[in-house]
Amino acid sequence: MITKETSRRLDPEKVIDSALAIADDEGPAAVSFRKLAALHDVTPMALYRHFKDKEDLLAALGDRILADVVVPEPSDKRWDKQLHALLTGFVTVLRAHPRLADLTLPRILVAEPGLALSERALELLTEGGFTTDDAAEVGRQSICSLIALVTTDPIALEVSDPEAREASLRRKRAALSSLSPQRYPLITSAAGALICPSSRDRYYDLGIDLVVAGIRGVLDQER
Amino acid sequence: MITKETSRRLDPEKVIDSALAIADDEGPAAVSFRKLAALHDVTPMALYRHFKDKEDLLAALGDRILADVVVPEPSDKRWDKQLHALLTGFVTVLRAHPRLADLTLPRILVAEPGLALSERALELLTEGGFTTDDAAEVGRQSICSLIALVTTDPIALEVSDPEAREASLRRKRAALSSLSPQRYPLITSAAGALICPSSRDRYYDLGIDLVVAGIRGVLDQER
DNA sequence: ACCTGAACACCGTTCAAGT
DNA sequence: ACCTGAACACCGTTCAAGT
Repeated sequence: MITKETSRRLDPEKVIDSALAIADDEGPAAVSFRKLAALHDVTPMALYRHFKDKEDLLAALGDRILADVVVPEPSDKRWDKQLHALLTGFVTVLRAHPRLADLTLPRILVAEPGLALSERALELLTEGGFTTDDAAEVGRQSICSLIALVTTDPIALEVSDPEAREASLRRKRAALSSLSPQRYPLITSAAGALICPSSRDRYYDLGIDLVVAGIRGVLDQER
Repeated sequence: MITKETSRRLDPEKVIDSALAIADDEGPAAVSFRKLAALHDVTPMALYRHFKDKEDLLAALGDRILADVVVPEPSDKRWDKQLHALLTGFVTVLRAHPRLADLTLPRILVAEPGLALSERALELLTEGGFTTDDAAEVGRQSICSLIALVTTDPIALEVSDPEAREASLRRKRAALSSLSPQRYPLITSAAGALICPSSRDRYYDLGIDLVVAGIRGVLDQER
C-alpha cells in the first residue's frame, strides 16, 4: 500500500518503503522523486539529501530486496543439492518483487546478504570441482539466468492490472493462432505452453533445474 | 552514426535506422520521438503516423534486430550439437546490440525470423525427447537466459563511453578489494573474474554451454 | 493522407537561498 | 544540517487544425 507520510523529519527508510510499493505496483519507471516528495510532504529536492540521484534510489531498492536473502546452513547433502537449495531461496526472494528482480544484480556484490550468498555459492562450486575463477563465472551467469527467470515470469507480470494482463494474453494467443500450422506445426501446437506455462511452481522448478543441471553438465564435460 | 535526414517524405525505415543508432549508443531510454523528429526535420507528432506509441517504436527495433537471425540448415549432427549452433547464431545476432537484446524477447513469436528460430528449436528439442509442451517451456527459458547473457555482458556495456566504463570497473574493484578476506575468502580471491571475465569469447561460450548442458541434464533426469 | 502547433501532464537535476 | 523555490532542459501524448 502507498500511504501518505505525515511525520516531521524525512526518514529515508520510509521513502524506500514508498518507492518499493510504487515500483512493485507500477514498475521502477513509475518511481519518481516528485511523487515520493508529495507522498512525504516535502519538496523533491529534499530527497537529494538522502539519495544522490535516481540510480542511487533504485540501488537502495535492490538492497532492500536482497535484505530478505537467507543462506541455508551447510549440510551433509551433495554440493549440487545444496546449491539448488541456495538458488531456490534466492529465487523465492526475487519472486516477491517480479518487476524489480533486475535491481538486485548490480547490488549482489555490494549488499551484505548478496555477498553472503555469493561466497556460499562459490564455496559449493569449488567443492564441486570448479577452479575459483570458473566458479566465479559460472556463479555469475547462474545468478543472471535466475534473475531473468523472475523478470520474464509470464504469469506474474502485471498482476496489479489483471485486465491488461488478460488483454495481453489474448493478443498473443490470437497472434499465434493466426499462424500457418503447415509452416509452424510445433509453435501452433505448443501455443498454450509458449504463451503461459501451466503452473507457476513448475515454471520455477524447471528454471532452477536447468541452471543447476547446466552447471553439473559443464563440470562433467570439462574433465 | 546518427545523421540528419533531409528527404521530403518521412520514411519509417529511416526513422528506425536513427532510433537503432541512438539506442545502440545511449540505450533505449535515450530514444525519443522529439529527438527523432528533429533528426528528420519533422514535428514529433508526425511520427505517430507510423508508430502507435513508444512501445511500438521499440518493438520495431526488436524486429529489426531479429531480421538478422539465420537458421542453419538441418545436418546429420546430434540434435544437441545442432541446437548449440542455432543458439550460438542467435547470440551472435544479439551481440551486435548488447543494450538492446531485451527488445527481442516480446518479438520472438511475432517477427518471422524469430518464429523460424523458435520452430527449429522446438523441432530439435522434440527430436531430443521432450514433449511439445516441455520443449516450449525449455526453449522459452533458454532464450531468456541467452538474452540475459548478452544484456549483462560485463565487457560490452558502455563501449561508447570508455571512461565511464573504466570508472565503473575501478569502483567495483575498489569495493571488492575493501572486503575482508577472512569473511569472504573466495569472493576476494576471485575478484578479477567476478568483475570482468578474462575473455569475451570464453564468456559467451560458457554461457551457451551452460544452457545446452542444462537442457541435456533435465532431459536425462526426467527419464 | 500527412503534417503542424499548441498544450497538458509529467520527468531528473542544478543553483541559490532560506532556517 | 536540512529543506525550499524557481528554473532548465527534457519527456510522451492528446487535440484541433491545416494542406
